[in-house]
Amino acid sequence: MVSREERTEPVLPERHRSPLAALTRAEQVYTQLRADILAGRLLPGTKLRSAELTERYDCSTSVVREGLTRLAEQGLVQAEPQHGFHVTSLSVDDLEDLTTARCALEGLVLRMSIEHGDIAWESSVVAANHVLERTPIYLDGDRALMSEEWTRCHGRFHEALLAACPNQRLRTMALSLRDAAELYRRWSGPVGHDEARDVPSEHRDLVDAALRGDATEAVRLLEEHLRRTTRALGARDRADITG
Amino acid sequence: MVSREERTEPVLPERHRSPLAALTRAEQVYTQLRADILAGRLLPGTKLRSAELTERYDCSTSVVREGLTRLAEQGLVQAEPQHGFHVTSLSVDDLEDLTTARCALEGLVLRMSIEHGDIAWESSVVAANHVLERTPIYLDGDRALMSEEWTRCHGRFHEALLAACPNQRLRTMALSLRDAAELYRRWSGPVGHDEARDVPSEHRDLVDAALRGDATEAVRLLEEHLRRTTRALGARDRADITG
DNA sequence: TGTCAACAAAATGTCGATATTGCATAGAAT
DNA sequence: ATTCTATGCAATATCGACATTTTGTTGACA
Repeated sequence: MVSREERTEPVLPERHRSPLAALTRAEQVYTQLRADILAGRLLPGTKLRSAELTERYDCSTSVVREGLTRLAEQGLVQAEPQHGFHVTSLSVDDLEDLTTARCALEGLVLRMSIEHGDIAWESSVVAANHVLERTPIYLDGDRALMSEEWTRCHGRFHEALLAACPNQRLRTMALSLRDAAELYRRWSGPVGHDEARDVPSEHRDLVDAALRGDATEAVRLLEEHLRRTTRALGARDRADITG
Repeated sequence: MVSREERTEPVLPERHRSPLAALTRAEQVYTQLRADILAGRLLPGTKLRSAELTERYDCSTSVVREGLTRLAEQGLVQAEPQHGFHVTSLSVDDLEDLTTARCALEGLVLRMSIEHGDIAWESSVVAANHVLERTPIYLDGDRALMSEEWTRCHGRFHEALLAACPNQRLRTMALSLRDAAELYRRWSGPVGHDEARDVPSEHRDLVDAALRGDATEAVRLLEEHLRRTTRALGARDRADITG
């Protein structure tokens, strides 16, 4: 059999390697798969044949299946027994459901975060927003392609806002909803662009309200922020936008 | 190789069998495993060795692993790479976290359910409560053993309350938190019993408020209902109660 | 006595082969 | 022509073997 080392970097001697570095192949493939879906490299609705994926990720069917199973549990992919897996499709109805859920849950978590946030949290929010403001949204002048980098910074900014919520579970759930929405944002960016919108200023107002400790206002702003993205896409096309 | 039919009932000819009945082995084992954990047949903290489980469920390591992976994603079991799986342990801190999350989320979902519920929903709530009231809580006079049947009815009652919430995602998340709490309820029932408590009357008040359309009061009652169970266990033992 | 290394045993993770199922095409029967 | 059945193909599900890692034990050495 082919040694596993052949597909990874040469491995350090046993005792020099941190236990955390010993990533399982299943873990790696799961992470990659998730990233590929979230980044739009695997489009919504795509059938995920295990044979193709074993080749793509250079591993056996078992580890592919494990990754798919985990993602299915999260709702990022759909699993139908005896029919395999496919990337969860997008629909306007689902987007509206998702947005409602996010407004409710993320709003709640934001409120808790503001109420419990200390100085360190405040500064990390300011820092995250600063980085975000200095990162260009679009790769080109035509505003056709959103930059990966901006997407990442945007995610980190919102994550920072929620970070002070002391409740692990609620925070995790809110973040998982953000991930689900990431798929939609990838579509709404280039196509359903709202010209009248000034996203950086939305973020700034949000930061201001948060630092002021005005949770109610911050939550209001967050909900508006979330709903605008939804409207931008929803107005454009009422039909299914399954990929 | 051993034919798969040997371990299940003889299978009907193809066309007489509903497609839904064609349960995958992985599905069966996952369901069983989940039930065994939720019912306390696999105690919190228990190490889940694949070799033992393959024997217990009469299947290969793959399907056991798939089930464990799914449960890990739900938080019912813990997965540590290279160290296998174990049933998630219980702790008072975690219970408090969980209760807070449930009060917030389940309260929210209940509110939405009440606001959107129609006659059919109302009647199903009344029905579920009726069944619950006629089901004895304890198997014996000593109140040492809670009946499986009551647990099931209790779950169905609360599920019925939430059923009219139009938001699929929020409802699902609320229910998954209920499942997580089920483990704790199994312990708090026999041991941390609150003598001053009249659970059926708590339920009745909840139903009354819900049918009256008084969402705010219903949510208040629900939160109190949830917190009482927490207190019953938390007061009894501040240390870890890992099984 | 305590530490460390080598070794043995047990458990986890990964693999590729095989069994099983679903689907499409084609042929037979009514 | 339509329906039913048979057959082959493609994809999924399951298995058990094997590789890898962790853990426990023993014995040398300070």
